[in-house]
Amino acid sequence: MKEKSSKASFAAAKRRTECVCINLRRMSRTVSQIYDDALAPADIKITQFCLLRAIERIGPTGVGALAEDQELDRTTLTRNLALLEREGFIEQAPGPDRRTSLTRLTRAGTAAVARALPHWERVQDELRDALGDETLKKLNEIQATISAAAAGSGKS
Amino acid sequence: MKEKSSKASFAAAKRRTECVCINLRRMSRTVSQIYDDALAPADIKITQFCLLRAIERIGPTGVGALAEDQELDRTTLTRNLALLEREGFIEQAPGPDRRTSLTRLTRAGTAAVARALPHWERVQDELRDALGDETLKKLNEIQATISAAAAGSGKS
DNA sequence: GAAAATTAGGTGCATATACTCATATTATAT
DNA sequence: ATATAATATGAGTATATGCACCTAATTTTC
Repeated sequence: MKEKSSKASFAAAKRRTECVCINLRRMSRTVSQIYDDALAPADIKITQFCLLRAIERIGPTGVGALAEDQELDRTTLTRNLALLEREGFIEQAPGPDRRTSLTRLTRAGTAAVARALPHWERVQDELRDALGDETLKKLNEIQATISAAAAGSGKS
Repeated sequence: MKEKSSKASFAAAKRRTECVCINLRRMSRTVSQIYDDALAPADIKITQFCLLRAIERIGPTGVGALAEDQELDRTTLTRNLALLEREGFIEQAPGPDRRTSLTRLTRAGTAAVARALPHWERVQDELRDALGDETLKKLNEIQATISAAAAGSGKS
């Protein structure tokens, strides 16, 4: 159990801690596939499911506000919404402003969420079993910290 | 400090634990932008930097083996490599097999990694400061668990 | 040794993501 | 009232990602 040197141990520990970013990207990819597989019977992707749920939660909303809520680039959201509209899951209503139109769920959209929900709950529970409840909470905390840090430094 | 009921508390806790997948995707997006911003002076993206480093680490390799190492879809990797080749950072050498050609770094690729490395180390340290060393280790553990779980269930 | 199975890889298509630039609308300052 | 600033959004372009399908080369079977 002897160590070569404390310097070497430190270097080894640092090496084991790989790039945080690629680590997160890898987890994101892997877990996205797990969720997409689980939602496949409901014929919807996890990204779209969560986007529909967000719109359902916050009610009719403009693109900018929704993008801020999701911490997603506004122009990315525009294209994601276009797909959901093509599927008939959302529709545009006139907003308080001629610049803005409000996005809201259609009946088909509400139905799609309801249809996919049991599948989502199942895979979410499976992941909870695999990782542990504390780990899931920890992930939420880390996410909040990262968002706060990014919001603090980035925007003007 | 009274609770309405243990049932309600449980539901509230469950609600606070949002979709793990979207949580990870959000972190992945946010952190990727932090790293991309940090690497911008070196004119390279974090995805490409880490891919170059992986090739540097494991030496000349075929697409399939590299994809497995990165836990990245093989066809995704093909296109990511095409961009790096276009930039002159990697090149193809004949493999042991007429089906396979080995990818390796060029001098320009090695130089690009060296040029970006200090920027990467800086942002990595900043994130370590913001999140704490224990959290970074925890993230690595979670990543390993997720990969193991996905490998265990998915592949045949 | 030839047919069949396996292995290695690429292409077409689709979604997800973000940056830059352009446009239209509203609010503000004078 | 008008020029200007601020706001809200979309379109063009580019990278990242994965699935279904296809081709070529090698290995295995008989």
